[in-house]
Amino acid sequence: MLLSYTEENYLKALLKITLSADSSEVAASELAKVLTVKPGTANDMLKKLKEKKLVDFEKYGKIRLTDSGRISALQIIRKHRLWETFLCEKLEFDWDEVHDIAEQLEHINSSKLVDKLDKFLNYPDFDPHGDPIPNSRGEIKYQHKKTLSEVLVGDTCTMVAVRDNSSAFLQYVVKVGLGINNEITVLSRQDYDAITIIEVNGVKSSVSQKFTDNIYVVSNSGANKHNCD
Amino acid sequence: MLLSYTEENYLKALLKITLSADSSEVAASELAKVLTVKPGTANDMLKKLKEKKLVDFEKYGKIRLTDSGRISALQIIRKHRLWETFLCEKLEFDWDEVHDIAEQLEHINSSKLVDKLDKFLNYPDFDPHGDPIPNSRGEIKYQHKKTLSEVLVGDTCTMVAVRDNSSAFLQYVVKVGLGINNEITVLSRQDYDAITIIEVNGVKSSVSQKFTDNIYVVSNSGANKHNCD
DNA sequence: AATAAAAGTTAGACTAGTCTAACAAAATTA
DNA sequence: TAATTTTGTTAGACTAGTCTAACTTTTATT
Repeated sequence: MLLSYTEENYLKALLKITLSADSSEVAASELAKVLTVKPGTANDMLKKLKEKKLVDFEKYGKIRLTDSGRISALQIIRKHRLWETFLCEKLEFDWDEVHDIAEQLEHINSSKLVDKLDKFLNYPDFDPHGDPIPNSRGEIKYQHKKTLSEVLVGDTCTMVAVRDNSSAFLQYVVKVGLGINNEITVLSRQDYDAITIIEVNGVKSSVSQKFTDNIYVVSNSGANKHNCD
Repeated sequence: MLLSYTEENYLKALLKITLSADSSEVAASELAKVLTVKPGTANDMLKKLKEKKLVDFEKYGKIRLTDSGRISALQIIRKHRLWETFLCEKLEFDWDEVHDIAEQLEHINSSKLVDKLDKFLNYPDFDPHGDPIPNSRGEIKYQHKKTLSEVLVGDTCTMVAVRDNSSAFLQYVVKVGLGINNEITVLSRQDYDAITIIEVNGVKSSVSQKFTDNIYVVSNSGANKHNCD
């Protein structure tokens, strides 16, 4: 189905919300907040998307993507993440610069282009931020990841993704000497405010809960290091 | 200056027209025809572009790009042609498939992206159709080219570009065994209807005036084979 | 259960870009 | 030069996406 730029953004936002919370139902207010539009604006668009059978909801009820809405949204996220990968790997952009450009590129309409780009990048499973890239059938490789906040003091883990893709956060991550696939050891954690001291490549840093909440890791418990499924 | 998708298309069309005819003045009717909009629609947009000092014209008069309008238009054409080059050279698209995708990609807004793409492609001077790619300062490498129609019977020349970028024409060009940088010998030309027999890589073909009008070549007269300036 | 707060809906208005159709000016041609 | 055709302009209307502001429904609090 042919979707407008705006319709695509609504679908993408809905899928992102359902993926991060793990409920398939979304509140209209949350959607409006994510898209930074007024509730009434979102309401109009939701009616239109319902009309097109891309979402479903009752009056005053929660919203969920239909199967076809979900498929469309997955394709948009696929494009976004493939372009981010392209920008970092081929054009040598820093990982904090690619999001805004990919927001534009994700709306380019050509399935042949997406597939050729995928091939050119050698069918990557994850983007530069560690987010999974849906394949051409919309399938996603899941990682059994947790946040750095959940890692116990004394344990060592490997960073696999970030939860916040904002430039400000990503630059801070780099400043702490951290990147995807780096090993992190949690040296201590303050009871009162959860300030955590971590060690990365021999360098110690003191970081806030806000920071550790936004770093995804997998445990380094013995042999089975990471992503199954 | 921040331009809308539509404004960019108007500027690009104006520049394309002024480049192909070699006058810097464009009739509103021609612009409307190229953009396939109604005269009144073009008129509204022209007023807006005049307001923004991107074009200039008097009531009922011809339109010309201002310097800043021309600079914007050159950047759009630069992007279009760089993306076409990328699609052909890196993603292995055929030259007849890239135009429509590049029409979308040319509106992606990031000067850093354009420059990095340019570098990635090793600063190409010409796109897959032989059209010159403006550099980051908007400068164009001109070729002293002529159409195949102008080549005298018995002469040999080298194809450097096509004038018609339509998929239909490009596929026909391939079918005749022709491509950029191929040598063409004009074996004969009918006086009555200008049907021309050409030879390319030992293969003879009979082509119409419409065809030869749309092939750009440079003469193979002795040593100084082609593009100066 | 009553009230207050939060969330969702609706109506009316605005902008950008398009259209149609009536009109005005310029260019062509006879 | 007068008539005709072509070209350009204008006014009024439509659509998509947004807003504000009034209103309704649902949820939470007391």
